[in-house]
Amino acid sequence: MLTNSRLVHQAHDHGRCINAALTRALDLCVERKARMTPTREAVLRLLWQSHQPLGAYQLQDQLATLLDKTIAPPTVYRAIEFLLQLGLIHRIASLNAYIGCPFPNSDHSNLFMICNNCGSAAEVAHASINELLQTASDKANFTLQSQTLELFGLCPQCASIENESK
Amino acid sequence: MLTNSRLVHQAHDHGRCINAALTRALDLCVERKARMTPTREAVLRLLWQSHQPLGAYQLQDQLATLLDKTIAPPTVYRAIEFLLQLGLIHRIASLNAYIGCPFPNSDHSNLFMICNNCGSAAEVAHASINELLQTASDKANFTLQSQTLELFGLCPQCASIENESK
DNA sequence: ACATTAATGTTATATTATAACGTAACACTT
DNA sequence: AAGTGTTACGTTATAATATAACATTAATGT
Repeated sequence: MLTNSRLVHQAHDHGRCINAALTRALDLCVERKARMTPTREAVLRLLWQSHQPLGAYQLQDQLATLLDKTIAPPTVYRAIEFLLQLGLIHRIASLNAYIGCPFPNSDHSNLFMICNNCGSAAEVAHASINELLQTASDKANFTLQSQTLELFGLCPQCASIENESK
Repeated sequence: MLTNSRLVHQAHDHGRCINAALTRALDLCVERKARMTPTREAVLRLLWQSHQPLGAYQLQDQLATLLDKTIAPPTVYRAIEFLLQLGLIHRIASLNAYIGCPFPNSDHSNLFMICNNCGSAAEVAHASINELLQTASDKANFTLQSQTLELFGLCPQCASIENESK
């Protein structure tokens, strides 16, 4: 099982996350002959600033501040589109929000565990879940092509806080 | 495994689906002391007209035609909200669309298999998938509360058509 | 340098969803 | 039946998310 759930839910050297993500992104760009432009890089950085998914218009605001100029929605959505295509970020459908992908190279199905309290989202790639979903699809004669798997609940930190307060 | 996938993907007496859904809905309303008003009933019917999820504004159009008066968005969303709360319909997050629930009484996790070609959506309640998701959550110390599970691909009919044309 | 492609800027608008406030219908008590 | 509280609906406006269309600029290859 591949996951960043421990990392997400704990204090950690966050600069490293961002730098690692950026390095991976640059490598991927070279590989795919794609361009990592300032806007795209800024969006990627923002999506790694926290382990919480950000909406397009939150990104717009932050981007405008960061680059110190007005940014129109299409600019944001173009960067998002680009990063999605490279697999560097994911879209979380139930939140209309976007988040950096911790393991962009691996072929994986993105299952998210999203905290209802603090908003953090950890990604998990769980082989047996995927196998089971494949099996279930096969049984139904359904040709599986892609999937949206989003679990909502409480992250370890928020759960323990809730318990304390009882 | 509880599913309506065979039904969804085959020709069948559709009037029955609707009537059955309506009967269940009325029972549930009595049980919960909720009111099944004309608007709510119309929305429920529309969501059972096909096994394809409908967006709120598609519902608005069809509702306006059906009731022969102009319908404003809040009216639609209120009916949707009501039906969602009773568990009579589901929201499909990746499509921003709504669909009738085939087994509203059972306590289940709504996994959908959605056809990328014809748009049909079958619901599946699969105990072992739920168990596995619960186990995965436990391992991550994540307190699971709800889930969005949406599989995309080709339904049996559309898949076989694709194969023929090769 | 030039042509080509890729990326961005800009304006407008589509799509999905909700806030806020007023009115009407219903249901319960007396 | 009149009064009262609650629930549902009507109406207007607007918020939030996303994209279309077209002009401009920048980068890349020859």
